[in-house]
Amino acid sequence: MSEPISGKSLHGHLDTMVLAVLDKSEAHGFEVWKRLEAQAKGGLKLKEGSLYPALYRLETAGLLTARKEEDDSSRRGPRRRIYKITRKGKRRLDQGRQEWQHFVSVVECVIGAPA
Amino acid sequence: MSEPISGKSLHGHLDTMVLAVLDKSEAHGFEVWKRLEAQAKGGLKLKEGSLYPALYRLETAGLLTARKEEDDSSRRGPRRRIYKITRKGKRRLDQGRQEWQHFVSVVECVIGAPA
DNA sequence: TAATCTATTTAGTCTGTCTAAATAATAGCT
DNA sequence: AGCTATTATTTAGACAGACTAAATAGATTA
Repeated sequence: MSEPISGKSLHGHLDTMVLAVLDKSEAHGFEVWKRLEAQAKGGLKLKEGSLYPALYRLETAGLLTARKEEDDSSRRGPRRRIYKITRKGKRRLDQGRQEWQHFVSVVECVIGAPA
Repeated sequence: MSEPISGKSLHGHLDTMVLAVLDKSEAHGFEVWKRLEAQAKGGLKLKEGSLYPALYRLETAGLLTARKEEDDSSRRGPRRRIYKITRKGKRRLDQGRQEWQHFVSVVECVIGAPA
C-alpha cells in the first residue's frame, strides 16, 4: 500500500475536500476530520493544524458559516463549532470539482495517463 | 475552458512532471519548459521561477545530471545546461507515478469521482 | 547601436500544510 | 476530591514549493 496522502500533494485541494464532506450535512470540525479519514479509507492523514486553519479560511471566505453548538451536557469537551456550507460554498465546490478534473487531465497528459 | 494549471495545485507534482519529460530524452531547461507546455496542450502555465528551481532541486537530489552544452555558434544566448535523468531519477519517476495514482484515487473518494 | 531572441539565474514573497503543544470541558474511576 | 482519558479546538512557528519580477548572458538582425 502507498503512504497516506499528506503534505505538499494536498496543496489547494483540501478546501474542496472539506466542502465536499460538508455538502452532505453540517458538521463540527472534529467530525469533518473523521469523515475525511473514513471516506479516504485510511488513505489520508490530516493534522488538526491543517484542518482548522482550512475551516477558518473557508469561513472567512464566506464559503461556510459557523455556529456554536447548543449545550449538551451528555458530552465532554468544549463547545463545538458547527459548520455549514453556504450557497457560495456550493458554487465553489462545483468549481473545485471541475478544477480537479482539469488538473488531473493536464497532469496525466504529461506524466502519462494510467492504463 | 478551465484556467491553466498553476500555483498551489501543482505542489509536489511538478517534480514528477519534469522527470517524465526528461525520461523521453535529455533536454535543456527551456526545452523542458516547452515540452511541458506542449504536452499539456496549453493547460499549464509554468513560470521560470518554478521550473529552474525545480531542476536545481532534482539535480541536487541526484535525480538529474547536468552538463554544459558544447559550443554551438549557430545559436544565440548563453550556454545551455543539458539535463539527463539518472537511474535514481527513473526510480523516482516510477514512484511518483504510483503516488500520483494513489493521490487521485484518495481525493476522488472524498470529492466524488467523475462519472 | 539598439532591439530582439533564446536561455538562465536569483531575490524576495506568499500560501498552505506541518509539528507541537496548549487549552477546554466533562465523564468515569479511585 | 483528585486523576486520567476522551473529545475538541486553538495557535505559534517552521518549512517547502510555487509565485512575481527582474537581472543577466550572448548572439543575431536591423
